Amino acid sequence: MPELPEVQTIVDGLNQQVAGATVVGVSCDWKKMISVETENVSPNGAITLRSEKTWKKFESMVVGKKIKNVERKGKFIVFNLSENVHINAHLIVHLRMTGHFLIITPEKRKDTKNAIHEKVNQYIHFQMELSDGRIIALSDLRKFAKIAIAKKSDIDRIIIVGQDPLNKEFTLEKFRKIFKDKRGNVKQILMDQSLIAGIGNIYSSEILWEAKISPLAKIENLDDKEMKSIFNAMKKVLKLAIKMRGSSESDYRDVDGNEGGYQKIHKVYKREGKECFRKDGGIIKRIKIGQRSTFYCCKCQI
DNA sequence: TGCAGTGTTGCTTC
DNA sequence: CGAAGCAACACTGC
Repeated sequence: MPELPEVQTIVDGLNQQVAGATVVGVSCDWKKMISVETENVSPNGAITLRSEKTWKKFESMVVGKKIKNVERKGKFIVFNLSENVHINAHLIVHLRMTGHFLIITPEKRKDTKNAIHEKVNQYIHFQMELSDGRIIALSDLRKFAKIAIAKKSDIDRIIIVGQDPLNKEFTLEKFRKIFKDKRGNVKQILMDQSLIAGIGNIYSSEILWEAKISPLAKIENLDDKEMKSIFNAMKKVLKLAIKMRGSSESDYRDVDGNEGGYQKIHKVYKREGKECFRKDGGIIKRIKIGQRSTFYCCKCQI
């Protein structure tokens, strides 16, 4: 569920609150989510940590390090860890479906009643304790989230993502170029992380409504004008969603445990059977594209 | 009550 | 080889 706007909101929160902090301990009760990336492994790179020995390796690469800063790459969150001044390890996290980070202060730890979203505590499967007593916790109901520790030389092998939609250098011209030789329906192509990174099921529907393009339209049939409206809609929708601190359909929370606000202004997502906000007499339809629910207005999206 | 459906990704199958 | 299906997991709602 966390797509670009949600991940960006989390990364901004982490940067504001924990950049510069030192990790003094890590714990995990679901070690399947952890991997250690080393230069010696091939071809997928990951060693799954099942033994205590490999967990110790992970621990040794994180504990005692300073969180220099936190970055977003597509839907990935990267904690840049440093010893002295040089960044020497990257903690890479993908939240998948239901993962989210929470920063738990010592006060909140004591105050169990008011602490966090009450149902969240039991889903915390990974924690990093900071020297000031705060905890960075990863809550994940479905346990799909992935955490990897990697050296700089391994990072590009793990994070393979395309253009960032909100990068100022990502122009309309580059956008057109990426799709020039691509085939297939536009919705699935917008969600292809190796082309453009960060758009998922919710925002692809929202962007295509904004652009007045059917999710079933074939990318190879779209003209320049239509490609331009998708490009503009993409930037507009994602920027506004970040401003609203993301969409909370179910589990998503920001690092302080608060819901986002964008779900309140979804134009099509989960609005099946309702009137189109364009007041064009259209009713929002729900279809399946590649096993995923897709929402669109049958009147204005052609 | 039980089973289909739920944001994502990646591996397997055809 | 590319597209489609399904598994990973736990909960909700019909």
